[in-house]
Amino acid sequence: MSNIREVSRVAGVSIATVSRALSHPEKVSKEALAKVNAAIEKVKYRPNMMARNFRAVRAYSIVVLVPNISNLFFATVIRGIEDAAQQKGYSVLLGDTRDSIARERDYTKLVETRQADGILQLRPHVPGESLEPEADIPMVSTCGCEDTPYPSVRIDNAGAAGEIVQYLIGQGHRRIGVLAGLRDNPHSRDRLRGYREALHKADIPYDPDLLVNGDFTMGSGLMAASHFARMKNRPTAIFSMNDEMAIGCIQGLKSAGIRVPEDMSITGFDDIEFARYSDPPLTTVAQPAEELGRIGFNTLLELIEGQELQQTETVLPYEFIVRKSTPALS
Amino acid sequence: MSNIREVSRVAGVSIATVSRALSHPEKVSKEALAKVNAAIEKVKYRPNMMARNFRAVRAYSIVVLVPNISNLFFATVIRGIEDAAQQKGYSVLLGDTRDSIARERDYTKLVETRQADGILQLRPHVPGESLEPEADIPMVSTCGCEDTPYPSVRIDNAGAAGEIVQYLIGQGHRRIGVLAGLRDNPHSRDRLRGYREALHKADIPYDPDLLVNGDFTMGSGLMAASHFARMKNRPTAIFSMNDEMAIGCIQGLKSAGIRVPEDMSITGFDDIEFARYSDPPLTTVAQPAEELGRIGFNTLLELIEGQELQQTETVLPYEFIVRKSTPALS
DNA sequence: CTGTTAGCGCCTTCAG
DNA sequence: CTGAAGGCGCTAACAG
Repeated sequence: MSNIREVSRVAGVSIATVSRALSHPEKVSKEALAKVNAAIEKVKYRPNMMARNFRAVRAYSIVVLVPNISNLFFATVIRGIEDAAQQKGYSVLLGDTRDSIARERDYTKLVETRQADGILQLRPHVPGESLEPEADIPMVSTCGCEDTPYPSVRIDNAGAAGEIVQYLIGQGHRRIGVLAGLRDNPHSRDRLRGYREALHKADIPYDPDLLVNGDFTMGSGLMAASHFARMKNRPTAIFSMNDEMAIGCIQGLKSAGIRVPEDMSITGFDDIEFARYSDPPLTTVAQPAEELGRIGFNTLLELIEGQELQQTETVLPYEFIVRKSTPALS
Repeated sequence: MSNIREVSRVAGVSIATVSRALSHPEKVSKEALAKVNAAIEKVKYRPNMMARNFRAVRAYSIVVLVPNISNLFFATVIRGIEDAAQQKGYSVLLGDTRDSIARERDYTKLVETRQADGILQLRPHVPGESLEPEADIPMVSTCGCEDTPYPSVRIDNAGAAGEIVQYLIGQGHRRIGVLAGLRDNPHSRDRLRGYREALHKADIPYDPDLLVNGDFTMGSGLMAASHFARMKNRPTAIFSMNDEMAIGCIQGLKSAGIRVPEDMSITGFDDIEFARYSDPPLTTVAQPAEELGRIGFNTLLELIEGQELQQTETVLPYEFIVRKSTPALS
């Protein structure tokens, strides 16, 4: 708990010299430097970053707003964020909001009160839903959706969904169920558009009865399964909007006596690690989760440092992955 | 970006009065309070917490050191930490160390330089392995092991492991494989002791050939499966030291033509959400993950505030959960 | 109840 | 190359 003054005293130089020895060693004579370093060693001095940052008017930390950190996809995005942040000397403050706007607002205060320099938002932007981006708060959306009114990094959700559905059609399916997220969720919206476009291209009419809304949890996938199982005119394949719901759905279908994939194909979205360990392994779309985090952070950093952004919307490539949950329809 | 001085000017009172109006409103006259609040409103004043904390010599944040945030069990513990921290007005700095001691040390610096007030360590303590607890850094271990040389919150790993194995023995198994973590991992050590004690009680000799070391990932569970599958004298049940390895192992066994649980029973550890969605659903031990996080944080807070700890080791109850992966041996 | 004053630890001119 | 001095935004004595 020693401070710069104590170091200067022990070293027999001024405070300014100690400060310079730390920040601009080349501007200090060899002898002075040696004395300072010896003194630092002796009194176990560590500069107080709070004081330093306080002057710099920079906290060197950012807040990550995430609806649920127990969601594996989010956790992986956060790894990427954290990795990029550490490289740039920034810390990551975790804001697990549990889908509460009130909590989001609490975390926003950290920026307003200068405990953090900006916000990385993992929840997709919903127009009316408060916490509109404010001019003076640097904020970037990552793994979000189209029409985000502030800088964002994402994949082409509609395109990816379309590719999946097109593939299912190619495997011989005509009745394809959709396991979506909540009705107003932007990811649901974008991916549903991709689904409908793919059907349209194949001249398959859109049947709203085939749509079930979940909430991106395995539990909701399980519930959805019983719905599909009870249908008079069952789909032969299900396009689930994330892997967790797909996994829950598989269990539900199996326990209803429906074999997967023999009686019903199913696809996921995200490619979390469990996707390849489910039975059957899931055909899915891999989002570049860590990359979304890394690029999201770097974009936010540009914003914080007041640079001009080259692009306010970055769209990263996804990868379509075929596994055993979607054999050709015989 | 206005400061307290501007507020005092607009309100026509002194800086001290503004400060008091914020921290001790009861010590300020109604009229002054009203003027101050109006001025705050008018100039959109938000106190600069960096300055405030700087004086308070407290960062009001802690660092969570976690080997891998993409591990669902850890993610859940972190939820608990974050929840408790938010209630007490603390922020959580994420330290995903990716099993690197160097990274851990980097994060330790945040405390030394006063950007954080303490450390919550999720990695179990390994004696020689550097980053020994230092006297002046408040540090608490959560979800760790026995013999942690600083305050800790955990479950009785050996007891839980013993209970699982005892149950398997009760189901009729005599040859029980162990899918452990890395050899020197403290969790492996404690849980293996429980396994051996349970065997001993049932007069079953310990056979080291039945032990396979993984690294707590699904991938390592998959590898282990091929080992078990190739054994001349296969076990009839496998005690896996976490759910991920169990899930990976199940897939490996199945693809080797071994049916689970008909040909081989298997158990997990932790009760991550996927445990109930695996096929078959896993018999496992539920750790009170969020509670471990919450109590871990509160313990750390006591340490930070310099209170005397009532107990330096808190052992929380676990719950043994039977699912379909362990039918009675016929 | 209110205002004045003195720092917290550090960095950065500005003279020497 | 070095030292003295001022100030970042805020709080906490201390007088009035």
